[in-house]
Amino acid sequence: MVADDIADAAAVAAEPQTMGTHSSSSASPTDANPGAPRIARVAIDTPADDCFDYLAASPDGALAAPGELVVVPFGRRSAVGVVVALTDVSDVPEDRIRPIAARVDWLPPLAPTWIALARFAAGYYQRRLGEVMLPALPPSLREPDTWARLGDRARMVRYRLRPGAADALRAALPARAKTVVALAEALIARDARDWMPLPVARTHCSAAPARLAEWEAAGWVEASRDIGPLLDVAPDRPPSARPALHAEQEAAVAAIGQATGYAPFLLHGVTGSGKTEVYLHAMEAVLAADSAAQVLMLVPEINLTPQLQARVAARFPALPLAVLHSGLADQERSLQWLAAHTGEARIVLGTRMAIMASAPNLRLIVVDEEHDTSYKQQEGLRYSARDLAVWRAKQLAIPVVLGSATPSMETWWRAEQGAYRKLVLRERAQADAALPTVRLIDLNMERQRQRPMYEGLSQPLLEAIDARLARGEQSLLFLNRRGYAPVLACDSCGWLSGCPRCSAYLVLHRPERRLRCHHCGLESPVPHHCPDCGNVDIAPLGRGTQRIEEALAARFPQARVARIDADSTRRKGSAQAMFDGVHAGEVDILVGTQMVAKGHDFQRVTLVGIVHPDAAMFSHDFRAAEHLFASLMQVSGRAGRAGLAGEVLIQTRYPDAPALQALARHDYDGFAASQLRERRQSCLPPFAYQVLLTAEHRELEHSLAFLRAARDAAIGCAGAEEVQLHDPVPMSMVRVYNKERAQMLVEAGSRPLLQRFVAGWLPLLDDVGDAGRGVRWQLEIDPLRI
DNA sequence: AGCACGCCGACT
DNA sequence: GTCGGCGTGCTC
Repeated sequence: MVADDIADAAAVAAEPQTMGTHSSSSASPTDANPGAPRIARVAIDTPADDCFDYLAASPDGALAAPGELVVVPFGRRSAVGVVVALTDVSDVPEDRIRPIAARVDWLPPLAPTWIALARFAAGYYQRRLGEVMLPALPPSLREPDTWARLGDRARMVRYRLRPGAADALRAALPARAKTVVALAEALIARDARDWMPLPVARTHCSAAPARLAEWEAAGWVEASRDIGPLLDVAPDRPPSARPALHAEQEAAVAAIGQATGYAPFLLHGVTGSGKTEVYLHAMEAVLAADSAAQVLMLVPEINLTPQLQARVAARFPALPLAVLHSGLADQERSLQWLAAHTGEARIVLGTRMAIMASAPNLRLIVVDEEHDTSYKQQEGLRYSARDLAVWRAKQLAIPVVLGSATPSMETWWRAEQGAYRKLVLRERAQADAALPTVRLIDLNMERQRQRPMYEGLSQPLLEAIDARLARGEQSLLFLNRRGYAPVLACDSCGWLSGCPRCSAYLVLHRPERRLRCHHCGLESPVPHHCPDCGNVDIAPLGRGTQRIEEALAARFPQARVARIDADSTRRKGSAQAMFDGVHAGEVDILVGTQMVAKGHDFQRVTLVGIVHPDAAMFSHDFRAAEHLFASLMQVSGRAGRAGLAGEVLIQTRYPDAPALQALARHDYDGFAASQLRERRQSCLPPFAYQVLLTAEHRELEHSLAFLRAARDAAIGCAGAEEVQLHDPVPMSMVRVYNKERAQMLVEAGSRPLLQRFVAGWLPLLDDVGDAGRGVRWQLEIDPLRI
């Protein structure tokens, strides 16, 4: 059985989209009809259809071109669209074709390769072309009202002296206006080819805009209104030192550097083995080889961008670096996007959204921590940025580097088969940093030996923290559960703090004195007595990071305890400040969720305590073990980095769990092999391909009924006999926000087969939807959590 | 998806 | 009499 990329699904997936009603999207010159009006095929963000035809002549007199952004009348409103193609023929009756209302005349058109990328994503993830294209554009470009403002910002006005105009300009200067004279002399002093940006002109003379406008009118200076430059560079700053690479890093960099055409790599290296240094060297080679080359680097999370941005900028001070993530203000994000689109940005660094960035000279893609689930968009178009990265690399015939200490099973299996070239970093980059020792604390034994836990913390863990405090080293406690306690319970009647809207408990947040639902956001004050029986003995059950923080502060009063989780870092910039505090040694014990596991190298942390990994043991998700292993491996990597021996202590009632055993042996390969064996036996990804149909309604029965109807509708579909439609079942978290949810899994042994089936099945679901009134449904390709 | 039109129930 | 419920149909 062969694990294929989504790249191998391209032919099948793209077919229905391009060959639908609009079959002549790439009209060849031979069938051009010279007398007919030019027609622009425009993609609009609507599920109604992929493209709509308009007269291409725009009110400004120009003909809209493929890749341009336009405003078109759409029904009774107007909409922004992307011109996908020009043609002379249309299936739509001539009298119904309306003209384009406006176009962005200052924006270079989106490249055909970008349109092809969007077309592939639309076909593969079963969405309309416009539903993929428009959300991929930055906010200020999706909104015609902000086009002008963005254009003004992006096209910085610059001036230069016209050749031979110096004397005329000098003669016209008012002798007493010193600043005006200074401005003129500065212009004259510059080489006639050297443009002076308006902000520079302003430093000479506050009235620069008015003066320059006059001089332009007089013909002494000329103005340029091209886009950019948008990004700051520091060409005089020397690049940061390039650390010497160890042999494995050298080999990896060389392999990537020697690659020609499409070349997918898996860079497999434990935390601290120097993957980032390999990325930077590989990027350097690509950027040096071609003065226009662009590289795209993806990171899983916003929190990781500031650090990495600083590191990349320090290494390439002379190269424009664009950053793309959802934390940027609309206009800023749009400017960064434009810098990538015009080719000005040589390096584009961003989160998953950056995979859809327009970058006309893309020569290398890096996906850091490729296994990270953040690469999968969880709403809207549910794409996998990592998978699209591989497709895009294949499309452009360039290398793509997927890096991870714990590759996803999908990626690992492809590497095992030789579809991806495996590059391995076994040693840690800092010569004195050994792998931490990992010890399992068997909580069953602890109980047998009558060594009581203290607030969920076992004796060995407490002793280990004590030892770190004595030595002035830091400890990191990992618990993937926010809040004080996951539920509040009544001692006498058994009442539990359930969410009225969800099948989940309200989590106690003690510092905020609130109960909160982590699923629907409902908040309520903490009750003083049981709402059912009035008993005042209601107690928090279980432990979250807040409670651990409190317990540690009580147990180690001399220690400085800090907590980093989504709650403690709500304010913008506070996460960075807290991390800085830890780095500066202002913290002795750090408690945190997943947030602390990623990216940050804590040089003085020598103990990592994993408080409660056991929740994952009960998950029905077949990927639970994989994800547990990856996240524990990642936190473990925080221990012992700068010549200090690291220790990882894992508290568990299941010391025999394969993920924990493998972790104790630092044995990713063995763990992956056993996972793949199980997956193969059970016909699960990467040995099968999945699509998940989910439905929600106020009543579960309606959701299930819709799914049953959907299953019945599949019977006549092409390829239905090749796929397996499982029974509709309630989702494990049935109720969220007063909606009861159910799902149906569809599987097949081959991606193209599944694609072909879904392409035929999806259109029928609209009619099924009519039967199940009020049912909201969604089809997810390659679902991550089932 | 929006956004209209259209055709029946409870309000000034 | 009309305000508004959401069923139905369309967008080049």
